[in-house]
Amino acid sequence: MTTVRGARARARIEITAAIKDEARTQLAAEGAAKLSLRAVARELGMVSSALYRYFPSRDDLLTALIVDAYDAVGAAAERASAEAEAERPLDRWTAVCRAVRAWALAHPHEYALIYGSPVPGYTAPQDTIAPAARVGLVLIDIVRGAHTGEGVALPPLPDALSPEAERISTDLVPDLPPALAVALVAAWAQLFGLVSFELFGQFQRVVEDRDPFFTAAARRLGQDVGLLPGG
Amino acid sequence: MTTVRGARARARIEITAAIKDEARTQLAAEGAAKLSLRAVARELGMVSSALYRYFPSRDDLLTALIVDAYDAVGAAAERASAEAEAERPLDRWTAVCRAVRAWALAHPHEYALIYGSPVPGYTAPQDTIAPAARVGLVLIDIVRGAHTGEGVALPPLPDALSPEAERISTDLVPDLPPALAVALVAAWAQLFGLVSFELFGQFQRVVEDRDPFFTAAARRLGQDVGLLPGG
DNA sequence: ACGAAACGAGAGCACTGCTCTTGCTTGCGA
DNA sequence: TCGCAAGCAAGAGCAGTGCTCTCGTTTCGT
Repeated sequence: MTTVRGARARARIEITAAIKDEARTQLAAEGAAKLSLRAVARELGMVSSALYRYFPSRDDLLTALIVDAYDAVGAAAERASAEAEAERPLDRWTAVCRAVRAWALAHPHEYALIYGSPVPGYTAPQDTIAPAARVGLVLIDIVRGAHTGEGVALPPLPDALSPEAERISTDLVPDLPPALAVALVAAWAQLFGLVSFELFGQFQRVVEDRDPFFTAAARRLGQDVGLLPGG
Repeated sequence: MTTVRGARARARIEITAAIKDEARTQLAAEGAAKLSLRAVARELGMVSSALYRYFPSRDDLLTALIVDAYDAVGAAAERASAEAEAERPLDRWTAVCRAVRAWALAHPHEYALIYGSPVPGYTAPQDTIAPAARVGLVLIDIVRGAHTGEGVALPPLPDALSPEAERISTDLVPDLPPALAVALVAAWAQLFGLVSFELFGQFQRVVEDRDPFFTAAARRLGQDVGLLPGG
């Protein structure tokens, strides 16, 4: 049997989920800094030491939440992409960007957990790298689907960038020209720059009506990666 | 006398500076999360309660460090802009972007403090808003200095964005066209998206040779705000 | 020269993450 | 079917945290 072994195993995954749920609740309420293992345990009616049977440390709990958060934004992006499948590539790109922003606004603390300052001197655990790539893959897919041979005139690559551009291209999108690969990675980072600035308060007293602003900026980003307004 | 009143006042500003210095050291070593008032006090040979004569709380100490950090990046950007004053606007823009990135790489924890996740539900103290604007002002200056009437063809503004574009323009750069103002704000946010992604590890296994990549992206950003490669 | 304000030291409170020990319960293998 | 190892919760405890309050001392303006 590959199914659950018994009552004990089932209980374990249920409790693990309950811990993550309660932790997520506290995260949403107070932020990552104030997430307290003892408070989680208290709320769940257990004693703090019992919690260490499920997560070896507070950081491991946080890592689990990080993975879940990456999966959540990734899923939101994938859903948006699927729903806009019939639309023109540039509209689809914009829809995905808007979905990412919407998820971020709905889950600010979880967003901060993954795109804010990571614990410094800390290298991302292996578990996080695959989920972290999901949004990027969605964007890649849209651009790849739209790339019809030699559509757009991309700015020429400076010589110093050529080797790196080749590397990025072969690693990520071997079927697209290197200049596009570079533009894509840059647009990906810039998208989260827009979201982060809005979420982290840098737009206070600068941008008031943020939805149209973001939409226009995201659309522009799409044009930067070769998606044409015409379709 | 408007000068220092006496030994006591002089001592106060010296001790305040010493506290900030030591705090900055700990920040650089371990990150904001592990910055401990008690450890700072210990290192300075005083008792923790004495420290509260200078900063009413840990958050106030952090706020002071935030202001200093904003001033530091701002100063770095201004310096770069001044040094590149003779160059073509696009090169000057790129130089400023590179200076921001260089400062961030040199002071990762301080960068994270200001452009990473701010304590959520938290609104920036009044003291931080002026220093926070410095980098943006430098960028504005370069673009304004380069704007010669009707140089570039900016993409048309969607209707939904027009009112907000007017607002941003009159607030920030009344002498430039609204479409340019919007592009400028977006480029500003996108610049920090690039820096943050590099610093926070999102480029791991994606971009290896980051200097030319960043330079090209920053240059592209400059073109997005109407700076021409030709000069 | 006096009194108020500023200051440093110390004790103490409530809280944190984490460890260790002590028993109870579960469930697998003999 | 039974026994024993593993899984588990509970409690006590340690070292550390931010912050408060009190108590003498020093400094400085009047």
